[in-house]
Amino acid sequence: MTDLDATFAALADPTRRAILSMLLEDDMAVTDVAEPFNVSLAAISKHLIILQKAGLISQEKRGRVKWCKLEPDALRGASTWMQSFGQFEPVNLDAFEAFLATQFNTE
Amino acid sequence: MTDLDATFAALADPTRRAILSMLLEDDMAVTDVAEPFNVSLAAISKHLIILQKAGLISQEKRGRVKWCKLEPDALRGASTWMQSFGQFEPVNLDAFEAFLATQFNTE
DNA sequence: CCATTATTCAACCAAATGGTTGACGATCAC
DNA sequence: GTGATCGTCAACCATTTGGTTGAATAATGG
Repeated sequence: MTDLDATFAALADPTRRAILSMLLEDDMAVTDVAEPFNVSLAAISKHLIILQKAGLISQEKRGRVKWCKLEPDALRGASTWMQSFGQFEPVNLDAFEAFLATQFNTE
Repeated sequence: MTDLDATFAALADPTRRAILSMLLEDDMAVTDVAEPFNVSLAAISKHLIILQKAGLISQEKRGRVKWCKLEPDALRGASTWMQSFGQFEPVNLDAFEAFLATQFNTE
């Protein structure tokens, strides 16, 4: 599996995209990541491992708590690939605040 | 399946990404799309249907030939989503020429 | 030490994915 | 009309995916 395979596959799942959105706000423990979702902790643990293998997050264990941190740079390769097709403009973070709200619940 | 699900899932397969790269150069018939790949025509036909459902290509039948056309605008939603995380700059098409070559064969 | 909390592992399951082959409906060229 | 070509469909297969539950490991608090 290439980097792009792993990145796009990781992004193809709505639960994983929601997790990334959550981590945009702050680093989180696995249990806290799982809290808003309607699935088992083990399922979320698997999602996090997939995100980590794709490089989209990093996980650091401190004590018994494993902290998850967004690694946005992992999106660079995929972003470059996509930009090449459409020549889209970049988005500023202000506009993203509103977008996040929509994204999180309705998507 | 949401739009973003379909888009990212479609992009997660290297064969489908290669197909999109090919269509960047010109519209193509299904048989011609399939030619460089080492899989059956039926397999490519399925890939094309997935790409079409994701809106990434359109297909128009003229006579017995079905022409496939890239629809880069379908990437806009996904691109916006990704940009939000990394604030990447856009890429210019010149740089992309070299990139395409790498992408196509070594990926 | 003991109970609790945090996380993963293992085994399992149903559904989706990417591939195959062979038959089939169109369309074209003669 | 006949035969070749274009593309999809149907049935099948192996593998992957996203989920479950229950046990296991590890760190913390009292």
